[in-house]
Amino acid sequence: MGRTRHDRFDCSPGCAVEATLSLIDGKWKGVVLYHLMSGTLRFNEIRRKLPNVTQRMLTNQLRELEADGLITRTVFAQVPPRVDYDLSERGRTLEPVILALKVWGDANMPATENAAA
Amino acid sequence: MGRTRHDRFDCSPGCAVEATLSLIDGKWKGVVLYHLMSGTLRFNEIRRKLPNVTQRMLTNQLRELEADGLITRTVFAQVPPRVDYDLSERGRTLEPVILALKVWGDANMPATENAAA
DNA sequence: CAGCATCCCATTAGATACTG
DNA sequence: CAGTATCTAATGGGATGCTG
Repeated sequence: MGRTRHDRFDCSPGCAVEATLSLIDGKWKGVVLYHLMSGTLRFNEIRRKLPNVTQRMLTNQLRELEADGLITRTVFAQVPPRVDYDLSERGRTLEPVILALKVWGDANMPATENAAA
Repeated sequence: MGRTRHDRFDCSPGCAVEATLSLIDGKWKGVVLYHLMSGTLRFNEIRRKLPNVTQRMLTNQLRELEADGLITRTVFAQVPPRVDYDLSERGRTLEPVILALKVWGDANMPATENAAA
């Protein structure tokens, strides 16, 4: 499966911006990373936090995040199966970035949440 | 034209993350914003900085950024035409976010740029 | 529970040609 | 110079059904 979008980094110094974006775009990666910042989550726990994601998409996004080394996937040989997802070390270094995105969104998105009262 | 991706914000608090991402993803928006942080640019100046973008895509991305209130578009009634693009005030508030993306990319993307020496 | 496989539609993005 | 228009290829993403 392709690296979502942003495949070609043919921009001069702004390159790094797109390079980072390429890891966290993809419709659900950002939120997944955000939720994992709070700790380990199992597949269906993540799913429950993202009401409109399909298993297929979630699986894809998780696999890509894993392939990019941002999360770890731990499979327990049990029945029923259990799979834990965590931020990897590399993923943890992204925390400031994710937070920056969240802070800005909270502060500057009028539609996201009524900041009234 | 559709809001690139990330249309449905149906995640609990992580919403804001996706909301912000929705404004800066779109394959070129991040870099465009980044380059505009250095000052006013005309259409072809931006194009030159993004060797692989097509006019169509660039126009789209610029229009979306404008619609989202992140950049301003100033048309000069001249022949030949001249159009200036600048970050808007709202766009300027995104600077820390864009910088966070760039800083992380520079530091953590092995392929992006050899950080040697 | 945590997936994988398949089918199919919608959107994105590239190429190319034309215009005020 | 700074676009617009059209046509098409590629990808993304939803729905559904099956499995260890």
